[in-house]
Amino acid sequence: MEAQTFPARLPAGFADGVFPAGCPSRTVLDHITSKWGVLILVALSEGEQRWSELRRRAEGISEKMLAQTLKTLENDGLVHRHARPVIPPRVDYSLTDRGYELTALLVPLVAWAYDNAGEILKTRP
Amino acid sequence: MEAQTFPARLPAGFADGVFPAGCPSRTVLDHITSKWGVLILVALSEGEQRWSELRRRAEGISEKMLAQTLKTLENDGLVHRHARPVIPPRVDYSLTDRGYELTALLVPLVAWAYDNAGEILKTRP
DNA sequence: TTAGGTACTCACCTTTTGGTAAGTTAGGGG
DNA sequence: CCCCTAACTTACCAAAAGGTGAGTACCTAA
Repeated sequence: MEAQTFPARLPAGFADGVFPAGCPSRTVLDHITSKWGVLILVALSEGEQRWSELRRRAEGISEKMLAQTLKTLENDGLVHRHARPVIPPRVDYSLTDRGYELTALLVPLVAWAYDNAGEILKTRP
Repeated sequence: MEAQTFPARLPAGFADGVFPAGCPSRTVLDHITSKWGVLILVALSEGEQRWSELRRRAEGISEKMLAQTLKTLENDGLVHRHARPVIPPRVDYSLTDRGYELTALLVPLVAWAYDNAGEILKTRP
């Protein structure tokens, strides 16, 4: 513990190592680590995409959850929604600067999960 | 889309940008991005800790959820459990190499959430 | 006139998640 | 003899998450 150097430090707010119950970061963390939130954000890291495209990429997501997830991410200022006034409707979603910043951290996490999933589930009791 | 350089690339398995429904990485991702999983892993990034200490740090967690979360992480080979044969019992939890590798990605994420939570929730509709 | 395409919303119901409170273990101290 | 402590486990119940299928809007093309 003394000898080992850890690669990343928690912000000063967690100096005592306690994660406070009412901390606002809990809410944000819940949004960005939600089952579908991660996938949508990472999908958007490849560039602007429309609703139907996101639906196709996050395989298995229902329309209800896609709508709900996108709305949450939009409200958090992570995703930008651009509705074009055409018929049939066309809506393009993209990352905001903040969302883009976040995916820089999220993409490696998903990549790690992908790379290690086989090993992890194989060894499981 | 063409002009913008994204900071991280998805692994080749996602080359077409589709996240397959049955992909094993979904399971792993669910574990490591679970509400309490993240906090436990990040807490352990500060070094070996016993049950009661983790319970204190992940403020608001119930004993049931702590037990469940730790068992999942242990089964995934991310956390090591060391039960000392003493009375009253003493059990120390620490990260495995794999878990340590993971927290290198998780800690910055939590730090980002902490740093941005104020801004995000303030701007929310 | 009617069907089709896209991006939703809504009501209803099931499944999953999670909290609470109690019980369990084993040995040491009073 | 009984209670204490720490680390759990279990049964039960409430809450939240999430799926299904229907409905909506609007213009275009057949």
